[in-house]
Amino acid sequence: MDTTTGPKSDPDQELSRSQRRRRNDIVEAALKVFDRDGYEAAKMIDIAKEAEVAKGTLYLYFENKSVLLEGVIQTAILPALEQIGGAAKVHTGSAQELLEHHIRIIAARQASPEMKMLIRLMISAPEQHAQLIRFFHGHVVQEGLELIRSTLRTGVESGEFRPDVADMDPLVLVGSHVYAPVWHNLFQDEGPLDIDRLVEDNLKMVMSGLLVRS
Amino acid sequence: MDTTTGPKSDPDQELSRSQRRRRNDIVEAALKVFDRDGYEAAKMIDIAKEAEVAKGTLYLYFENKSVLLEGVIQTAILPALEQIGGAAKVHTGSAQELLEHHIRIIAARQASPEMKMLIRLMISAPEQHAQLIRFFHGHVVQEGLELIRSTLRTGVESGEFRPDVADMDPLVLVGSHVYAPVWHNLFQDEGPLDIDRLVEDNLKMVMSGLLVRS
Amino acid sequence: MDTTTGPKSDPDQELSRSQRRRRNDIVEAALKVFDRDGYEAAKMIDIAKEAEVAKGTLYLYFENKSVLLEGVIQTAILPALEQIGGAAKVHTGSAQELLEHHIRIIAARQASPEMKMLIRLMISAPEQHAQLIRFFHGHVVQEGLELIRSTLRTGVESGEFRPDVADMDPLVLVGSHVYAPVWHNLFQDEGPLDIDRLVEDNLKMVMSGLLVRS
Amino acid sequence: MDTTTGPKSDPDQELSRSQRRRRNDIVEAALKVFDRDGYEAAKMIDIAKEAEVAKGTLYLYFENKSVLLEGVIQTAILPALEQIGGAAKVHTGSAQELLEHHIRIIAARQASPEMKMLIRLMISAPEQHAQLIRFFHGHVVQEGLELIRSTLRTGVESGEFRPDVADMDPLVLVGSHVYAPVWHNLFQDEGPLDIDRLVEDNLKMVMSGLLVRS
DNA sequence: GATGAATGAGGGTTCATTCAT
DNA sequence: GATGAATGAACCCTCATTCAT
Repeated sequence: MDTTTGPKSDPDQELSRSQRRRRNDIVEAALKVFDRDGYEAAKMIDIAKEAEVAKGTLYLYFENKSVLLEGVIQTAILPALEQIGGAAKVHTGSAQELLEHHIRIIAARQASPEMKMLIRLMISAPEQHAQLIRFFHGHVVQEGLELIRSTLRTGVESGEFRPDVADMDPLVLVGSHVYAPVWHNLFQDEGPLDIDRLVEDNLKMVMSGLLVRS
Repeated sequence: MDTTTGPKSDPDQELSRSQRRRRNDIVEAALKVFDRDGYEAAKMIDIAKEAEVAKGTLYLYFENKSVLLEGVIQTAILPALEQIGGAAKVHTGSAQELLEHHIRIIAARQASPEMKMLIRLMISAPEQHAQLIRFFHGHVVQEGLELIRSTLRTGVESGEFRPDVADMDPLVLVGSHVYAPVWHNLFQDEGPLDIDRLVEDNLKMVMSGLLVRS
Repeated sequence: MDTTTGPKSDPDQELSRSQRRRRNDIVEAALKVFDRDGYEAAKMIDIAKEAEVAKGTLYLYFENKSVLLEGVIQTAILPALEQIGGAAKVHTGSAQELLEHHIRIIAARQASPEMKMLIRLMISAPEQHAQLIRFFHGHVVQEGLELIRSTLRTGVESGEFRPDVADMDPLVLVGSHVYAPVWHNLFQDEGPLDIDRLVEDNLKMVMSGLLVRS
Repeated sequence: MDTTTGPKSDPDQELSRSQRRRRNDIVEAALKVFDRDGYEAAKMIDIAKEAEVAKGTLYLYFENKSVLLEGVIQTAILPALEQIGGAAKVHTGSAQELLEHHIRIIAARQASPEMKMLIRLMISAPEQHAQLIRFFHGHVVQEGLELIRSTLRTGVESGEFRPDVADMDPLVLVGSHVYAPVWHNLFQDEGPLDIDRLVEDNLKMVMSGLLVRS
């Protein structure tokens, strides 16, 4: 006989439909409150109210505040980022086309509200999120940069790109895009970032630079 | 003028030499602790210990924790940023040289530890730092971008730059540099950012793009 | 009689066979957990798990935690004590033999695990167990002491015991035995109590004292 | 400059007069509340009110509830017990006199309110007080029993006591006295224990037993 | 001015109890 | 009847702030 108490007992699979919904409500409420107040200042009672459950209910689904944050990241943030990036691998074409594709993907990924919040959480309390940061660095940042890097090399090999760009730091190609979540966090009130225009301008510069051709 | 009240009464003028020193000790201690722990997690007692004063003394110089943070920003962070940027205005030369100069200045400014901390503080609690963010946006970000923008126009007018870069979003020219403080906050443990190489690669790309010239 | 209500309605009579079994499982589980953790620290969920029922089921049989404790005492503890003492009344013989018999009975009774637990529960929360304590005092302690007292008088009357022991406090005859449950609660880890030897030594002393006979 | 915060920083020596008084107030308040409610049920806020300080003040003097308990034991309970026992070592005389002296000392020690509370605390939560119990067993119980044991041997050697009492378990000589704190915890409402009479009766029995001398 | 002991509001967490299924 | 998810009162502890010395 299963006499375990709550949904916490089997964290991954065996939640009933209504429990999954409840868990999701909590995650979304937490996402909202963490996003609004930051992790430290966020109050469990506010998350509970936002999710329309009692305070104790939060602890049926998440061991404590820190685990709830992990849940938010695992359930709401990382999947959202991966979805965006999913298409990156199925493209073919010239190195220039490929590079353009990658840059567009990366820019789109950075523009998501999840990325905005992820950046905020990680910067707010890096010590407490060391694991998350390592994961993010390895699986989002480095992976994205590596995509650029390999495309640069492909382009050099194919003769499309100048030889000296083979070991260019990929960050210079996407710096303005990875900065987008920071902009969103800080300057949304001062005026939005025109992502599309940024992408086009970035591509223009990346491909041709600024100088007139002699 | 009333001189019977404490050092708080007139923040700029009426401090004795020793009071100014004391105030400075506190600001530096606060800078260190805010940087290490973040604003929310920073404890007043730790700042007091770091400054080698009693807890109550903090409140003789700063009304409360939030005001202390403002003091840190006004006293230690913003001046440091302006110092770096100070040289920006005294340059002459070709548009290309000028642009290179500005980019180098901006990159250097972003690399400073003060910028790292400023970004962290603002992102951690944007609501509480709305004023600061507005100031930062107006006097650091927009000013820097405007510098780039006007140089782009100058270069177009002088025929150095292609005509279509006149309206280019300046952020694409310095995105990887303004991202540096974020990188420092998050990924210092995973490996440093080679700022110098980033600048050179950035300049290379900015000027010439990646494509081989036909 | 109303039979629509649950098993709680009439604690003695109207339980089906399976309900009696269920009730017993709960009482035994509670006994174990109360004994292990103490009343305050004992968790209802642990008792439910131990009894292999759901938490809510506990409340079908016992109104609340306190009533459950009463149930444990009434159902499991007191009967066990009376069983041991049951034989006390059927003895005849010399006062010395009778006294020896009573002391052995009392010693055995005190050595039981139920007594250990009863003492712990009563001492942990005397205010909440005032009724139980009164019952225990009246029906176990005083009854036992009275048995000793009357035997002392019998022995004095019969000339077996010295006259001045007629109104001796009976506790001095069994103090080391009634202390046994305390010892078990506190010092079991430091080494067991040799009850049999204690009884023999006690009897030796009780009968003859320590002094050599002149 | 000493910028440490509170009196906790140097737990043993350097408390000012008023701090010592404050600490003592808290210990006494805690003693009272622990005694009244038991450790688990005792509330920090009640202790604070009893000591007429704010809740936070408790934590200036004691790290947490558990440490406060240790403080109560170290400061109020153990010294009280040792005071009573202090005289035990300075006695000389016949073995009989010595034994009587020791028994009186032990009886007096057990009768103290501190002992009552100590027993309650240890029995209520033995797992959490394992260290205290070991200390108590080693330094109070065994030491007391050893005193009896060695006196018995002395008496046997001197010919005062019968030879067969040399290995007698000392607990049988003082069982009714060490039971006293248990009695006080449980049965104070049902009638007090007449300690003096208990001691006299105990001595009478210990020396001469009950039987008439042939 | 400087100190640091004292304050007490506030937050995270636990767990006895309830009640819809 | 049986279940266990949900509830929310209660409690420990922290720490920004105050104020008597």
